[in-house]
Amino acid sequence: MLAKANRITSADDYRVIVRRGAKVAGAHTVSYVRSRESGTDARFGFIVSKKVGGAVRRNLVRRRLKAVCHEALGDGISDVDVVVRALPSASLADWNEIRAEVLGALQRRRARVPAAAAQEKGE
RNA sequence: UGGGUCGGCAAGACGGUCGCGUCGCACGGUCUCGAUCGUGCGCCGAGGAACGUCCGGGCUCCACAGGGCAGGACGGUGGGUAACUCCCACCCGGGGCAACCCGCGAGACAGUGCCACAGAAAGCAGACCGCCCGGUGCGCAAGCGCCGGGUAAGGGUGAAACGGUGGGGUAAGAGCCCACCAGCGACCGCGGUGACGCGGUCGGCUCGGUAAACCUCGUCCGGAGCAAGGUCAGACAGGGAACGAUGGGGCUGCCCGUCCCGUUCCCGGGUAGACCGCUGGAGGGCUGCGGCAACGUAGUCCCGAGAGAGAUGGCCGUCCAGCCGGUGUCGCGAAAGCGCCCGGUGAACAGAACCCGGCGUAUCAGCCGGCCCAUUCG
Repeated sequence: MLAKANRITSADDYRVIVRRGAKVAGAHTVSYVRSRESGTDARFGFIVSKKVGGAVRRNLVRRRLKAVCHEALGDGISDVDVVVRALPSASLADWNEIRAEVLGALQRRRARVPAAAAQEKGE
């Protein structure tokens, strides 16, 4: 699980991250990543629509995503906001699939985030 | 032993690892000095349906929560309850050998409407095939045709056809008359709080169904909802229009009644924070008492979610019950089978958001009990 400091809690933040963040699409999820000021904690948010399933299925998917992000936090990720949107197929995927997909997406962005940050400064 | 029927229980256990939320305590940081943030420890942390949001209440606000109309809901009787469309008991009707189950259970001489198909005819009388009588034509006759009349017993249709059976009666027939039966109405007696049941006497001899068609009768119902509502903090920018008391607005859609009065509407602009409400309640367990029961009551014991992008978890392992498969110079047994052993599986429906009482729906594999029927043995 994620502590309060590592969660995105406002609707405005969600809107900005989804619109302005870099997008990484996978088989079961779509991740949006946006860099923050250096030295800040990474924050995570999740969007699980009713298309994914009933309340129980949605809770399971969200909890798995939280667990993956917690793992990423342990690996030392920081300075980013991440919103993960679950697609309907996420309820059918098993733990390892989701874990590999989300961690992969975070790995790719981490390599490219410095470039994106530089680009933003240049604007 | 098999089949059926009704009800109840439970919604896996243990461990490893990484974590989360409320609250409490300790330590540390910040500051506006009692808040906030961080760390550590401790307690607690989803369901029988938390679900659907279909009923009923509590609670809150709408000034008071008044009367009538309209509208809606309900409908055997008696009881339970805060209340209900719920629950219990009973009655009536229907199904079943039975346990038991089912009924959206008021009213069809207040009125209006409808009754498909078939059938002559579907509601107030009428008569298709028939039956009978009279007249008449043809014919030796039997009989056939036509006209007038009497019938509804017989035929066939239908979910339903103006009672049924037997006898008398008649030209043929008919409750036309009689007996019994069914049904209707009135009265009386007995039992029951009552719905109603049982018995008796008499009457006229017989009347269709549909109210889940309108309708009639009786009972009940004000509206909106925790984003209710309240406290604090904070922000902004005003402008226009209408009516101004024979007016406007609120209280329920309308009327009455009543209350308030610089009120309402439109455009534009600003907030979308914190706290309270927020969980101990029509609460649950056990025992006694009252009651057929639902339930009530007394005593005693126990209460441990309260989030706010939303905690109660992710991953892994071992195992129980059960289920599936296998197999054994294994045990019991005549056999079927049961036990032991090995392998696999080991799970369903589903996630609190103000709180209760119901209803409805979903649910893998199970366990326990009452009753009924059939069969075998004694």
